[in-house]
Amino acid sequence: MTNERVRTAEPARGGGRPGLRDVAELAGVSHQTVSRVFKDHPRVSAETRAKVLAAAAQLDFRPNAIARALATGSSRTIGVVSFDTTLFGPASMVSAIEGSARDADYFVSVVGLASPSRRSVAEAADRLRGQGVDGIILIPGHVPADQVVRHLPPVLPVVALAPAQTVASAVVDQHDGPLAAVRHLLDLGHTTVHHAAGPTDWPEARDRMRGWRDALTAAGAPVPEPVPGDWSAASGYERGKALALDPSVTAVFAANDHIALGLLLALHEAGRRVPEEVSVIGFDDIPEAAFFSPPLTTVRQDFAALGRRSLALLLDQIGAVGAPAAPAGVVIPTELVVRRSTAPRRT
Amino acid sequence: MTNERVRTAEPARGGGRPGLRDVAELAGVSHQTVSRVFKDHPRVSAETRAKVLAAAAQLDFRPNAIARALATGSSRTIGVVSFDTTLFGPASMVSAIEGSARDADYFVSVVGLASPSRRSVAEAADRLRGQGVDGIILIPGHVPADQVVRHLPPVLPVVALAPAQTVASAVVDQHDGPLAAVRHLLDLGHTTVHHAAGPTDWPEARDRMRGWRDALTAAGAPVPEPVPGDWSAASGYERGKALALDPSVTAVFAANDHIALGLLLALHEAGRRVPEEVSVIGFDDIPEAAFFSPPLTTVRQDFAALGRRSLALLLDQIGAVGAPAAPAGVVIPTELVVRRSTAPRRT
DNA sequence: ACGGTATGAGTTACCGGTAACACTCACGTC
DNA sequence: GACGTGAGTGTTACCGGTAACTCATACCGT
Repeated sequence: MTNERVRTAEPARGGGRPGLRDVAELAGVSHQTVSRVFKDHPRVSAETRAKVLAAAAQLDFRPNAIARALATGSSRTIGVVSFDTTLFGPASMVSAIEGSARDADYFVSVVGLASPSRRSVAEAADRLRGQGVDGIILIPGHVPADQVVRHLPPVLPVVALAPAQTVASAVVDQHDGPLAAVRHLLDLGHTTVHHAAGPTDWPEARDRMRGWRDALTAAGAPVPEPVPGDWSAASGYERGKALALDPSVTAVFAANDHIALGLLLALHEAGRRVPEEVSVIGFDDIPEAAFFSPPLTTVRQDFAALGRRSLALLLDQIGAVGAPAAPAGVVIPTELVVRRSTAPRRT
Repeated sequence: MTNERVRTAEPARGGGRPGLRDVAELAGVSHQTVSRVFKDHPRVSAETRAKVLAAAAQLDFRPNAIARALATGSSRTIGVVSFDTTLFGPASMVSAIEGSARDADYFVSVVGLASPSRRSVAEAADRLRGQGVDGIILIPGHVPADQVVRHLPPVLPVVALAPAQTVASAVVDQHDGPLAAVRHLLDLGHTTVHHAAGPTDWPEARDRMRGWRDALTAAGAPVPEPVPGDWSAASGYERGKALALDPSVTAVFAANDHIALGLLLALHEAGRRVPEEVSVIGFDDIPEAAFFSPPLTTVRQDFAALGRRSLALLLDQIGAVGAPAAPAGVVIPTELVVRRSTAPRRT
């Protein structure tokens, strides 16, 4: 072994970053006083505070968040477990969560999912717990949040960005939006509206389908068989090819904008003009939607609001002292954005 | 004051989560031995290890990562400072970083930018430093990474996902891709290629423009004035409207796919067919690009590879003992993806 | 039989903060 | 003048791990 120990016999605490005690020594006070200054404790004289701050500045002292976390039991970090953060929805929510967290002086630790399974979500949450986060926000995709939460200690604050009974949750209204979308098409004179659905193991997909169906039945319109598929543009494209062959199809409600994009391409290739011959409506309002050909009429989900609200909910729980109140549920409304992919039915 | 102190006089350490010492007591060993078991220290007999693990399981003991971080000086957390994580590029990189980090048993703490300014990046990096991260990955947008790094302590491992001299960096080749794109169009018989550029204060935008220009001059083709704008589809749309009016425009290279999307819409609205009359080529290959109308020929950037490589670079630095080696630079190649928005020039 | 060494485990100190409590004054009150 | 009070500060212990060092024992070769 070569002697690689460089740790010289310094006058105590020489090498590393300065600590509370170094500042204290320099300022001629106790380390506790320095601690008080950095906690904004009221009972510190202005004079002392100034001395301490001067010493701290001179040493470029920065309080060690980890030591603080150990002593206080709070890491001021919240964990986010998310489904594919590459997608616009999750990415927007995570981004909004982080932004709000930053404003509240919290950090955000993100853990992605190895697979969209219950096990994977539970594992991710567990890792986060081990890391000492003060709370967790779940963006579980189609994994039922309630089941995941069962494996977590009940004292850990959790918010789900998905429907849930046993934990606080923030969700977008999945019923009124589809309703408005279908009504919009019906109002334009379409006798019915077809539905390119999302994967039926997703609650969102089921809710949107229900909204679509309710609007149709409420208007006494026939309810065509929904066309199943996944959330992708590729799936929308495949379904669009089939839909394009059916001349009776004049209006389609897609379960999200990506499906709508695929639809648009298939319709375009089949020579069926949008919106003149077929109206298409999406869901989400991704930033690109306004520049589809034609610009897509769609139902806007405010992902950012969702993220912000979920964080607020979580911080409430973290701040709450006593018994965990009944799980709060926030529902965010949607907004129909009419652009140019919908038009009156040609008579 | 009502007596809210519920802290009952328990047999020592009653309330909170079990610690090393609780496990030790139950297993009849010293706390250090328990620590050894959880560190996978080799010098623990199989028998003792089993006893400890049994006790730990019984107590549902989980080592406290914060205490460990304080003792070891390493939090096994890396920080990511990123430009708008709502965008596909940054989102993909962060996601890939997190995935790789997870495999290496690291956590990722993401901090977004309040504004895309040098100050903001430096502040974010500073916050992360205060939180005790083991290293930082910078996705600084157009903010020069080198300048940000100057304010950071030289011992902190940093990797920039942007061109940089003074720190390790991982970037996509921004020259060959545009070159290939333009060559592709020239090979199709176009006499020249117009360029809907990105914002010129971005290095990427400048490099892509340079690649475009180089390809043109190398082929002896005339170099039209590049059309400036930002990265958005809206900007692409505006420029597309102008380009559509000029019948001499038969091929356009857009600095990214969003611009191309806007271009496509404007061209479509002006009645100029793509690719029959005008070829359009993008950059990035966002997932939607394959379903644009028509599917977009574009230059693929492998954001995920970028993220993975940057993390590998960072872990190398964290693992490296002695002097910081010369900053490594990784360049990831691009790939031209030919779809249907490009076609031979009509003669 | 004896020193040398590897193995397995324990003891004590320490990481850098915070919390609880003790202490010293200055001040106001009766 | 004794005493209660509150502001400002210091002392000591503790959060839950790890590191360094110590120690007892077993095994080895000679």
